[in-house]
Amino acid sequence: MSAPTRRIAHLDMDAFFASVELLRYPELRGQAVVVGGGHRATPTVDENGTRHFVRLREYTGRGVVTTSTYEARKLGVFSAMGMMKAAQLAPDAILLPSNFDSYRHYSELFKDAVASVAPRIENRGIDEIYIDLTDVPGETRTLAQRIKRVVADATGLTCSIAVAPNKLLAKIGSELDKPDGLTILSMDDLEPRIWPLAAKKVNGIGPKANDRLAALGIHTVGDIAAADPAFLQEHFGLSYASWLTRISAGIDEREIETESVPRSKSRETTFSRDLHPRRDRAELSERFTALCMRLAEDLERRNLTSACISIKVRFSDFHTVTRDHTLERGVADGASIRRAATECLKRVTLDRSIRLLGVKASALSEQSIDGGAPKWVQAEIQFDASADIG
DNA sequence: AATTTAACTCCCACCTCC
DNA sequence: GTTAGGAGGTGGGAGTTA
Repeated sequence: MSAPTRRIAHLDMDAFFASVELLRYPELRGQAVVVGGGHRATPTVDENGTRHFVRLREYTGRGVVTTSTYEARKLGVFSAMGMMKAAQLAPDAILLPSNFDSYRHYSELFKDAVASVAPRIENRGIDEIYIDLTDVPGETRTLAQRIKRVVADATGLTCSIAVAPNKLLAKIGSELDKPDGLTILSMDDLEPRIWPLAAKKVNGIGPKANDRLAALGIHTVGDIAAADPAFLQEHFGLSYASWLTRISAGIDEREIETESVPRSKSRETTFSRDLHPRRDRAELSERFTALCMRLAEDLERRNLTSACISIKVRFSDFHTVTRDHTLERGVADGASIRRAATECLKRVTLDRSIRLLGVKASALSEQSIDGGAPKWVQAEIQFDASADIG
């Protein structure tokens, strides 16, 4: 007997960060609003209690757009776009700083609301989830409507949902009717509704793969389905080619993962101006230490230790290098992290200005109850003179 | 004894996603 | 003067081990 057709939903909150901001600033509803840019985008309140918002044209810096309202998207402003470029397209758009604590709060609210209808949920970041509706009683459309209702009641926000036989199709489907959408897809919809879509609509085909496909004359999902698997294998290797062929046939057997353990923790920062390894050595060292200390806090808060510390250095030309250092036993304190990260840094030639510095902890383990280094080692933090910027 | 080879791990760049 | 920050994953090359 074959397995019954599953009912997998994908739920995506509509312009999530921007919509949360509109709850706080309802007078901005209907306007082009862009979230991003840090504290300089904070609105001010004058003596009459009137709020004054920052316009995009007033922004200077290296940030990117985190998200934007649909009105701003109409002007061509999308997530991950450089802020300066966005300012050229929509100089009058309102700019707001991102407020992650608030987004996390609303994220919890909407996920709890969904869980009251269907408990088997997979987290995919702050604003989207997969939901397994297979064993939830009720008609598919009714269930989806009920979920949209409880989310709206709990948060005041709209979302878009698709229900399909698998994650692949559910994820594609939730984009088809945004915002406030409800889409139901079956395998019969593959040819008429999925094959005409651009290949890059598939979760897993990013800009690079899309360009390589386009160079071979493959533009849509249907083009992938029509391609000879042997031809795909020649250009993409067996593993990726097989995956492409399967997804183009709408096949995806991945299960809903209701729990996950963190694989890595990292902290990175882009400087407001590029820092030179020699001229700005003191500042670099200070920022480097701060990253290690913040990473240590993250690990300690979750009671994790790390046996592999990595660094990331991005130079002014955007060229990026990483280095790892594997440790004999897990660490979580700032001093040990900094020591390991310094070992990594010694292996990088530092002769150009640096744009970004990052520190990552992987090979994570749960800290034993009494294990780990005692608190006093933190006093040991010192600036190792042997490292270039240490 | 020297050489070949498969399997595994580590390191690193790169890709993708939100 | 594009290009954040945090995460997961893949695959090739180098080195090690059996």
